[in-house]
Amino acid sequence: MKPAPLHDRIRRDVEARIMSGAWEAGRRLPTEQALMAEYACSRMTVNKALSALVGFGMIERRRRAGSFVAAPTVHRAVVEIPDVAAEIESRGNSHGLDLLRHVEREATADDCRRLLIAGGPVLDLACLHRAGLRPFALERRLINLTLVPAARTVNFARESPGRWLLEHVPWTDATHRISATIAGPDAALLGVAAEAPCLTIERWTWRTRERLTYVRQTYSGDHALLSVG
Amino acid sequence: MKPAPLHDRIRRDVEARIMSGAWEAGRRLPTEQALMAEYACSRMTVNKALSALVGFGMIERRRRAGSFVAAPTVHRAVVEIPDVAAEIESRGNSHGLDLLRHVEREATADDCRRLLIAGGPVLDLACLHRAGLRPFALERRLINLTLVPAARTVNFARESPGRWLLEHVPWTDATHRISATIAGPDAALLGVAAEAPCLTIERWTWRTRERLTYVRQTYSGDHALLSVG
DNA sequence: AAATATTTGTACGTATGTATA
DNA sequence: TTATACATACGTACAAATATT
Repeated sequence: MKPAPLHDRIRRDVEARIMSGAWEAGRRLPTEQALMAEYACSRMTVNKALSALVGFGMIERRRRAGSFVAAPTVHRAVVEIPDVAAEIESRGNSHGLDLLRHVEREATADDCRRLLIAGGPVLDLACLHRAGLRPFALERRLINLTLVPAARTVNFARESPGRWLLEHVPWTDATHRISATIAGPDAALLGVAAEAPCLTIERWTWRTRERLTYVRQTYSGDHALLSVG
Repeated sequence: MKPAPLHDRIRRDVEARIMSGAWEAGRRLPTEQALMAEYACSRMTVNKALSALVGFGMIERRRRAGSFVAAPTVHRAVVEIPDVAAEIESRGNSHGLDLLRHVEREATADDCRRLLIAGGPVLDLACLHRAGLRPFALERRLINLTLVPAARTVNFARESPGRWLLEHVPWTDATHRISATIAGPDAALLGVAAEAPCLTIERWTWRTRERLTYVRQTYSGDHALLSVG
């Protein structure tokens, strides 16, 4: 067992005192000088430990004033939204894909709004992901072909659009919208009742200023998102 | 306009080259030595910039081997789940609270399972959050009174349980489950049709090994979660 | 209102350890 | 085995912000 680095030990010590409630929100931490003395180390080492805590949002630091335990954060859930194909496979099922629509066209007004573009060619895809034979999720996707011309040459009947994009197209930002919808007209495809509640995830993916793709995935059954970390 | 710190500039430069796709996943970054030369600075400064990128999960570093652009991550959505009262107020509505149940009891088998405890006193709450007069969310909550005895003395008819807990009880971890449910028996309280799809969030909150509280919130209407950051 | 002292922020240079291609 | 590249940590210095006097 190798000893943890000193800056890690200091960080964890401070972290533990905050987490236990011993040091409440707003409480002032010992100064770097004090911690130097306590741990008999240099200021850089203390600084590294405390800087890490700033990164985690656990403390705030102000010159001259000191370091303070940050106010308790609002709850944040980090949910992983893997490519549907990967998700199905990670559950031990085989991934099946039915390509329902594959249309290249000039962007309609609707496409322009979704992709935040003025015009240009887009690819309009719809597909049903199956876990084995069972319908798993319905996916509707728009791809901005101006930014991703290579998407024209891909056989999306064989390769999951999400997976291909993830592996081939770098993106900088994504925003998500998670909601509950009623299966409605998609019920037959999803193999559920028309009134069945479905989890729906929408994602807009960006590269710097421009939208690469918009996707809306509707999950059949009682699919749930679990937070990680 | 003050100039950004040098380590920030270096970090952002590297970040930009990764984000633009110029440096693809797996590609080796220049060594610290090379970056020192490029920016005419010390190794500590370069190290600080690259360490920050490790924190963001954008690069990986291996001794002797070098620094590498990390594989494209699966999509992650960070969703903020504020206390319901705060959420309603942030929308400019007044928060109303109807306390539907407030029971202190020894933990039932069901409570024990939800809170992962062997027994002991628990508080069982149910309340309806209103935005003005309109039903907004139905909340059912279990509080582990062994860990949070102070909850006995709070008037939850006046103070939102979530807000009180957030402000008074330090926690270390929380896991969430987000799903779509049908309003069903809660339809009347939520003021929606029985077949209305509802977004449901469950949260288990921990302090170190022990569960502090379990809460299940069912939102009326077409409430959606938006990712941040 | 101004000067001062305190505390963190940034950056330098150096040294040694450690994992590994 | 050895050279490489990152990891940790030392000490120092000055800058910037700000609480206190």
